[in-house]
Amino acid sequence: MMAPARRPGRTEREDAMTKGVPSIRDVADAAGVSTATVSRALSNPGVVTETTRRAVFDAIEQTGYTVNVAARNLRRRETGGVVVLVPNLGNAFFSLILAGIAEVMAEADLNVLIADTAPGVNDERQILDYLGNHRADGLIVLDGMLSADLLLDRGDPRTRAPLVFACEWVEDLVRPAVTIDNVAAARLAVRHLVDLGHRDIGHLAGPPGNVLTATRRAGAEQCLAEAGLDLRDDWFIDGDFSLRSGAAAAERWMALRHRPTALFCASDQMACGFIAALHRAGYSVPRDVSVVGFDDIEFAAHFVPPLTTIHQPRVEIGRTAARMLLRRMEARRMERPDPETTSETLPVRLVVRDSTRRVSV
Amino acid sequence: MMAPARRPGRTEREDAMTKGVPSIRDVADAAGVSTATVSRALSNPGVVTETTRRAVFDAIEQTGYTVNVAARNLRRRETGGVVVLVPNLGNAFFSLILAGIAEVMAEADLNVLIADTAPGVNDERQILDYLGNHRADGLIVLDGMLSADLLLDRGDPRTRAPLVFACEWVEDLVRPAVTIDNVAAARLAVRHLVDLGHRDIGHLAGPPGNVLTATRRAGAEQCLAEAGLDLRDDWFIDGDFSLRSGAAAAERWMALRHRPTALFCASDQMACGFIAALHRAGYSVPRDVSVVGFDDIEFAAHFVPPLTTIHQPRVEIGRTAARMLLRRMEARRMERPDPETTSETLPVRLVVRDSTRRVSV
DNA sequence: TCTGATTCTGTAATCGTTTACAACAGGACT
DNA sequence: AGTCCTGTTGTAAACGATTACAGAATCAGA
Repeated sequence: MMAPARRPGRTEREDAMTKGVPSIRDVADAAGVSTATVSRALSNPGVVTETTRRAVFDAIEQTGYTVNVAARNLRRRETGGVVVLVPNLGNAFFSLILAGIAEVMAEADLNVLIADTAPGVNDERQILDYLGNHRADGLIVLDGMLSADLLLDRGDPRTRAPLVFACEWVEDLVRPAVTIDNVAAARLAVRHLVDLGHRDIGHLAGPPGNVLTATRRAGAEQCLAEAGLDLRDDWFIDGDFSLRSGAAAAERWMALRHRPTALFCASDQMACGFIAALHRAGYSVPRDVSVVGFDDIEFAAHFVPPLTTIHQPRVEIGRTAARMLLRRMEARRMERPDPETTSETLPVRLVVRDSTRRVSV
Repeated sequence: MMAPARRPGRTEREDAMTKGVPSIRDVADAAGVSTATVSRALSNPGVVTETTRRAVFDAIEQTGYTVNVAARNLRRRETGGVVVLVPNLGNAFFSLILAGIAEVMAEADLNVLIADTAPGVNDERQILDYLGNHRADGLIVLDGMLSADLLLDRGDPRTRAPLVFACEWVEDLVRPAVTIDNVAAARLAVRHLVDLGHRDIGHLAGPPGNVLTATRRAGAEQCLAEAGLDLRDDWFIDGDFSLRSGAAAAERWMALRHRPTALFCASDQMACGFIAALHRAGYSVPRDVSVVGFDDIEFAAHFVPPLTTIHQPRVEIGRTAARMLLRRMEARRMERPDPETTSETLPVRLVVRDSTRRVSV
């Protein structure tokens, strides 16, 4: 061992060091081994001798070598990254989910690419580009409004990057998802209002067509029906999860002749927007109307009044989705059948704060 | 032209099509040209004949070819992406800045990698890995708390990826930055309070050591001094930009024997946390104390009461930083000297809402 | 017809890894 | 001594694009 083995092209390693980034070749020369051995010492340390390994790591230290990911990815036929499709980066709800994903992916040494699917910021071409499996080894989709066609029509099924949904999902597409039980969660929220004696309960829903909108509304209606309560059409208001749409809903509420005494909102942002707009018009929550939110974003605990809401474990949703995707990617690498088409449902809980109160008789 | 020029390895193009992703080779075969021509048709359409170009694009359409970015990046010696270092993904303030960056970068066909520098999610090794110029062609840093050493000690200056700061910056490091004039902005806020007749004005600051904390505090102190007002030490409270630290500040305020009648907060989140905590204790804003925030996040307009604050053009900050980085990257590619070490300052404005009021005499 | 310029295209080297395969050394066993 | 492992290393061929260079084709002008 320790044969000099000079690189044919360059005569001096010093020379190699002065220009450009050091490559595996430079490390090999410095350690007196072949590039293959360096590669092995890095990716599979068990197979090289203790002494060799030490020599290689010393050489790496000395040269300041870092692996060229483009070359590695090319050779390994993978990209070393996953992309996350987010409906709207501007929505604070997603930040902690992304944090959870980023945390797990960083452990696995995978890049996380975040793409906003909001119209305008990425057009369909861009999204398709991400889906073509040159950009990513896997995909986490947080946007249930993407068309199933878009998600399906991409390359050969065998070469297609695995996909998992989180939070939202696309109905027509059978793919594993990490979600909460939205129906049960909505029932929890409405049940709370019923228990407080409310009989006139409205619902501020998400955007039409969204799965969360549908499931949460269904849960609310079920619970209402069980309590033998009316489902008044004019008490169901369409929103879009945003603060602004909550404010718009307040206008609707105020215009009502017969107003519900309680409102279940499909997102905290809408609940806050609703409360703030009401407040500006001189109404007060929970005095004039009780409000339940959904998500338990940070602001919920720090609103005026603090918001009663459904807590979603956002970081954990992100982590779980990431781990699930990792398993599917691993299976594909090993050419094993997909380990799971089964989804995972995370528990939610009702957090009672001050935006709801017993109905005054 | 139109010579068959079969690929030596495979005999039938059909064969190539059935397995794996189509490569530039498959396109070349389908179009009856060489791979070089396909590459040229793609990256420099001007130099190939109209007919050839059409043949190539037809073949691309037909084969469903998409360029393998790993191969391209390896050959071009670039990565096709930029990374953004965010202090805390969980903080909603950054979402719109990221959206602005993503928008501009998408136009330039560059990936945006987002890395959270919060302790725990990415350790120093990870961050260094991003900085080594194998992961990214450029860097946008939103975190002013990173040590200058960390940012400096990476590889050869000539091969180092260009960096621009946005919002925050590191004092010791001479790098272009996209910022607002924090001193002037703070003066604007305090001036507003002074104009309303307040003479007892406190400041809820950011985390110690942060540049924003320092500059905003300096602006506040300047304005106070000009108005001939006391700068009481116990009216300056340390925070960390979060809702929680705003709530903590409320405890401090309530414990004060002599309380300021107005508080200038270095972030909207702290302002909201402060107001909410006060409200829970039976105090009311602006009745008991006027509050000015900073940032104008979405919630500011939808809080109870709507928050008087300093508006930051967040999307525009992101866009500007992205464009600036693009220029520096371009210059480096062309081996031109860096076009700018000069920073850019974006305008802010005071948005008066309902959390401040004229002091009652 | 010949020369030279111009335009287009093909050949082949190259980017920096990984990994199948072969080679080799050393030890255990017959 | 010969055979067969086992463990470690080197050789060289990929991976899929880009691009310097050279060659072919076309045309103008003499």
